[in-house]
Amino acid sequence: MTLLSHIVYAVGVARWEPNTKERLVQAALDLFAEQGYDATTVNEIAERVGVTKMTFFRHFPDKREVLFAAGQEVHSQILADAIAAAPDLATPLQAVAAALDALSATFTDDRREFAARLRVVVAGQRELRERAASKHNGLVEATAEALAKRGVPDLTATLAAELGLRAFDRAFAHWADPASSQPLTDLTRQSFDELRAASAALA
Amino acid sequence: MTLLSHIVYAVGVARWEPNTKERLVQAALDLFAEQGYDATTVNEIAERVGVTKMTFFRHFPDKREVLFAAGQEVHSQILADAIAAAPDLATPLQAVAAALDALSATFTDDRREFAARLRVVVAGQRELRERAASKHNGLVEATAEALAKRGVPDLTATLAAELGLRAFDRAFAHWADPASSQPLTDLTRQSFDELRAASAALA
DNA sequence: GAAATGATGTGACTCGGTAACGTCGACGTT
DNA sequence: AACGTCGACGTTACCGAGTCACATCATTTC
Repeated sequence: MTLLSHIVYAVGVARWEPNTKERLVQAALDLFAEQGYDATTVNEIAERVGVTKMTFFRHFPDKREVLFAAGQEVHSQILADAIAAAPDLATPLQAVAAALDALSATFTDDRREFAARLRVVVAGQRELRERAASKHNGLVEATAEALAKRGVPDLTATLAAELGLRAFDRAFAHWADPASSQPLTDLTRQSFDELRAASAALA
Repeated sequence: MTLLSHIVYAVGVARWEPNTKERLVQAALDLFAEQGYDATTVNEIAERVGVTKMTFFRHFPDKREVLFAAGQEVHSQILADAIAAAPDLATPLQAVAAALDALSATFTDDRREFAARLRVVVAGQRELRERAASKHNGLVEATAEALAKRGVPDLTATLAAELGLRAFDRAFAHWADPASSQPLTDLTRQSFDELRAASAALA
């Protein structure tokens, strides 16, 4: 980076504003909350950011992905890594508990408002709910795969992963609710314990 | 129906061929299998049936629904009814077992080839897989709701329903495979037993 | 300083999906 | 037998999502 470019950048005469992707996410969430998902066009989102439709689709494969692109792979990786890092003696459920801890810890309290708004928007739209469910399945699969690599039988791995992620989803819903103020890690542990108890009572 | 209309119908001078909806489903599945889901347009499907795009969308809310419209509500109802009809003494898992029996029994062997083709097409397309997962969730919810009406706690109901429908999905996959020739009811019972064992071993 | 790079814009296009309105045969009523 | 309703479909026109080929221009690299 040359001295000139530093100056130009600092003075704000850069050709485009930086952080386009994040600004698109913010604008999209705002507009979806204001007017609804269907009533908001990709053009509107792009224009609000001072950019065109094409640029939007260069950052996100489709309209709804603007709300999910951030999570999916990152969260999968966190879960898989935590499972792999669990002690050899850990049972499948213990490994899953560790993974849930790791994932929950990434949601610091400054993200709560964003999460809450996102939840409302997603809950109000079939297409977005489907995408959320798809993400859930993706995380279950990633977790189950990581368990399988530890030698856990497939069926067991899938059930343990599903149990864990259902616990996480429930905890996340509580966390995003302005009423409750506990950290997500605590909520997730509670929820996981409840689900394990219910599962044990099934048999 | 008058005598005249009988004659007209028999002679085939009716304004349009009957069974438009089913013929659309058949044409869609054929085309999807031939050229792929993305490569076939709604126009193609409609034209093959001798009808226009508009008519397609009068029968199905969107393109992918042509492969799912048949199932969803019907299957939900079958599951819910069977749960409701289970003896009062039945445990949640026993009620679910009865529901799976009822659902499996509706898939007679003459539907196997259709099911097999459908599975291949769905498996090859993200959009369709998502829709299938959404249907799965819908059936889980319907089953869990029916269990809750019997007084089963929500968490228990959801877990039992999820366990049951995972068993069904696995069994269905085997059933649709030309290699195995057992009736779906048997496969479902086997799969359900396996999953119950794995679930019990989790704790 | 020339060439490569990378982020963006432009314009045109396909296709999914919707809506207003028109057509015509089937059927019931009188 | 004439009439009016209704149901299933067609026609036309339109909007928005998503794609593509091509152009632009500041930054970076050699």
